[in-house]
Amino acid sequence: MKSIRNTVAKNEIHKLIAGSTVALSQAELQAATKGLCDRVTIYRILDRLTQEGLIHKVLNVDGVMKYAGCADTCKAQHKHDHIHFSCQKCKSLTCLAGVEASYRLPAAYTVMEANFTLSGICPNCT
Amino acid sequence: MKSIRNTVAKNEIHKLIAGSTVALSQAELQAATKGLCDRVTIYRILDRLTQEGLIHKVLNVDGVMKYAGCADTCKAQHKHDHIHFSCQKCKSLTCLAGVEASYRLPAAYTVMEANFTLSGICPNCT
DNA sequence: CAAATAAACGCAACTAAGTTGCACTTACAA
DNA sequence: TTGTAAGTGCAACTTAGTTGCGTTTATTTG
Repeated sequence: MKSIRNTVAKNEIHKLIAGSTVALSQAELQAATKGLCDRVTIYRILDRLTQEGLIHKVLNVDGVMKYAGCADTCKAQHKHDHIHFSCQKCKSLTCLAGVEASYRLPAAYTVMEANFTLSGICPNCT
Repeated sequence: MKSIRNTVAKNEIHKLIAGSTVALSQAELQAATKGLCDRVTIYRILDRLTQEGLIHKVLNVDGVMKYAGCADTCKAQHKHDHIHFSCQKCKSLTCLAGVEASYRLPAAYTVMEANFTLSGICPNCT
């Protein structure tokens, strides 16, 4: 039977992401864990956590993938339509959980995923 | 005095982007121009065209930058808040020029750029 | 029209993100 | 306690994008 194991590295990385107010990249996680495991392993752990629905991916404005914890509402209804904010000064990527974007699309399009990212200056940097 | 020149490669690439209904990547432009110029030159031309306000960048869902022509409205009021649609089947990235997203942000944030991308199935692929 | 010159170019080399294959290790179920 | 599939480390690879530098060329100016 196909199962998913709990490992030290996986728990550590999940804890880091869940405990962070901003989304983290693989590089940031690697720096934070300091040789806990190989960088390839981090990528694989991130893939697994995403599959399990514990975290979700957010593409940063510079094209680098970042990872953020899923709120409880995520698990209930699997939707990630909230807006993300990328600060040009401190480079942080934040999930604005409460803020949703509305739009009216021609019916011919079938939407499966949404990625809304604003960039500018965050409250901490003004 | 600092000036910008018109070159064969630049005109060709601008024409390709302006004449396309979908946004194009450096790789796609290189394939379309077939040895017209070096890939580094394409990157530099894209940078210049962006600076001149003739094209604008759109980050695709896979983290690769794509380029689309600017409509006349772009030049008048420099805003690129329209939604982009990335088709999971044909991999095309389209500017939905008419469709704008609305959102309500906490006042503490200063927005300087917006990147709204939906992905799913486009009209041609349904 | 010719010469000067700064913009544009080609090439090689580099960085950074992410992926793959394979042998080795380990969590955990039986 | 042990078998085994999930997880890991390492090396090598791909792809996007950047940088430095010597050469070419579009355009300006005399």
